[in-house]
Amino acid sequence: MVMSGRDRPTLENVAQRAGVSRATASRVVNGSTSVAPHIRDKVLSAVEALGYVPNQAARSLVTQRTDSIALVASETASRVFSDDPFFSSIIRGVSLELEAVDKQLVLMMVGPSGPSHDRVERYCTGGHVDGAIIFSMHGADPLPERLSRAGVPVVCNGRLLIQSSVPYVDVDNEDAARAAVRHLLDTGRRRVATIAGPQDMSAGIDRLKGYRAAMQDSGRRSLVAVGDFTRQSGALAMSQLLGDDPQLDAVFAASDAMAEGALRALRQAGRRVPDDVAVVGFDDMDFARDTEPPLTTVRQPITDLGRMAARQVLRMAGGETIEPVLLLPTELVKRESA
Amino acid sequence: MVMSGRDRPTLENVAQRAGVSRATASRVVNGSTSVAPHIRDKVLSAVEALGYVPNQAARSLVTQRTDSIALVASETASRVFSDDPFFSSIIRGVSLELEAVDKQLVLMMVGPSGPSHDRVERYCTGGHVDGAIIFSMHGADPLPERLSRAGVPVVCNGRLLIQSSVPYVDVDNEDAARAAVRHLLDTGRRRVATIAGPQDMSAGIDRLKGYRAAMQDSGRRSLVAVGDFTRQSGALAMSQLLGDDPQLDAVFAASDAMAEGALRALRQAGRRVPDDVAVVGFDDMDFARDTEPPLTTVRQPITDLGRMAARQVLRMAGGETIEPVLLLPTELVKRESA
DNA sequence: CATATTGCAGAGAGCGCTCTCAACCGATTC
DNA sequence: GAATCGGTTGAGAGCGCTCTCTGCAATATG
Repeated sequence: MVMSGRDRPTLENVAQRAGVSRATASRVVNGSTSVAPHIRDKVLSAVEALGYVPNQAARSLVTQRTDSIALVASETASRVFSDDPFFSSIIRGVSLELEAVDKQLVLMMVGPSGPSHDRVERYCTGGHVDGAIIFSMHGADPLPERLSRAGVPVVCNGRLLIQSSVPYVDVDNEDAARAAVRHLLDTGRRRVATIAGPQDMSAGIDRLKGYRAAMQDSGRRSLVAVGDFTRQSGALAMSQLLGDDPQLDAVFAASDAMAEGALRALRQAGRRVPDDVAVVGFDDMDFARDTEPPLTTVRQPITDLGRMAARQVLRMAGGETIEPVLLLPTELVKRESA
Repeated sequence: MVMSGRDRPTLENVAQRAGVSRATASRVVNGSTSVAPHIRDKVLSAVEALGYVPNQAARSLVTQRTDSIALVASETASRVFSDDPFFSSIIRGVSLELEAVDKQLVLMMVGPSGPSHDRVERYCTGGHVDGAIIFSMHGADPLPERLSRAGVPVVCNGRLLIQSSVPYVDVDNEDAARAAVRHLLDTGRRRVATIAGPQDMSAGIDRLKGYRAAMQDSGRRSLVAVGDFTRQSGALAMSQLLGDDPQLDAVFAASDAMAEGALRALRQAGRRVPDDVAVVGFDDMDFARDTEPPLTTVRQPITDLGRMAARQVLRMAGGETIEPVLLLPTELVKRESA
């Protein structure tokens, strides 16, 4: 067992080599101003010479901070392991933000409640992290509220389904969906259907609500099929919709992946897009540019959502109080499918 | 600043409540056998009552272990943030394996060498993790070798480009590609082209090598275009190929994403698949089932690759010596595109 | 019955670091 | 010349935990 950690230099070593006390060495390492320049230099060159790296565990022990943030994701969330890079983008955003302040990202997958749920809860409340970002929650998951109540700074990515004081970062899904549907209506479409997302996730629920609102506004009947954000479910839903109303001339899909599935189903049913049926998606994933035809879709800034969540949780961990809701803007990107 | 950590119970508290010494409480918490049952129970109920969770920092300080493993990914790697869920699958695999032994996963993105590179190196060699899994390396990245030399247990995901003793987990890309191309040849295709992956990544290089070998074996000329594993690059490469040799009757793409791009380009060029041109991909991503036509492809067990990498690094961290190369099997999945 | 052996609990020494507090020192002021 | 005062540095007390070593019964052995 070759433990490299064994012979790592300690602050004590650095201090000795620089001919100062441990306290002073610590000051230099932590950038305190009140150290005489020539002493500072001596310490720094000792650090350099020995290749000293502070021991995080020792530091955490006294500061009571861990300098790491947990990113908790529902393993079952279709978005996490489905076709689209939603997950990756969120991670990238969080990662960028944490990196900037030299914090670590601890990733935790949580299965459908059970042991892994408890594990995450224990870990986070156990003081192993300075805060947690939770995303892709299904149903009325009690985790955010629990952690929050235990005093752990928590920020959710996406509105919570239960009444809760846990702050979150999201886009205005309802409003964005509404705008998308209105676009369809404004361009002369009469029978607009929707492929909704899972109804146990706020993104799914709110986008459907937006669709309903827009339809109601213009006095039209809703036509809904539910998917789970994946391509396959989108294709399936589209077929159902076509069966329910062969006359439909537009469809709003609550995710680009489902929209692509719909495009495929439409093609197989012999409908032309956008001539016979217009299609609008949601997300503006990379691939939306390359579908046939290119997809008109609602762009949401996924990476920024991650960044913001990180920034918020960092602020909470720093003792600030933050606004409970932070909504980022969306934009309807018009391409050829609608 | 509401520091929840402040009033967390310590082992001392547990010991006091159970009427035993700290040492004994520690034994119980760590599952030592040599504790009398009735004492054990007393301690456990104290733990329960107080909601005690061990302080990882304190524990690490003395054990010199951190119980966490770093997963390092090249942020620039196209596979990480491109259309396919490669990244997610690796993470899932690693995560599953670590969870089983209650270790944490610390995710680190590393940009194209520079500050973030140093940061990762410092962090890992600084004893903050018990080991590191590095994947999606571009070019001859020195990071794996450096960490390894510094005594950090390292396992790479994918063969390294430089001569190195760092162990890795991968599939036999060359062999798999060869088999795929041979399938094309065996089914009567004569002019087989390839869309290769990036030539600064082993997966890209080796798959091209396999293609070349198969072509050479049957005395045919190679026709190569290079992509970067993304859809777009696949479509672009396909157009080039079609320009280079309008007579080609098959193409082997080094990733499913590129294969899908190729399918699209082929369709736009008016070629029928598989009638005019046969297409074979690589990966067997979820979406390969849903392309038009469904994609014949080489399946590689991505999640298992992650699992294995985790398992290996854990073994190294445990002091075992492991086999330097671990290859997982691939399988040609025949669907309709070839 | 004395002694060796075993089984289990407690005492106590740190792990490497931060941070408070006291000490010191040259410089300024009365 | 004594008192005061910013500006620095050092000493030392832990942070919460593990682990070795010691101590002490209870049991087995000669």
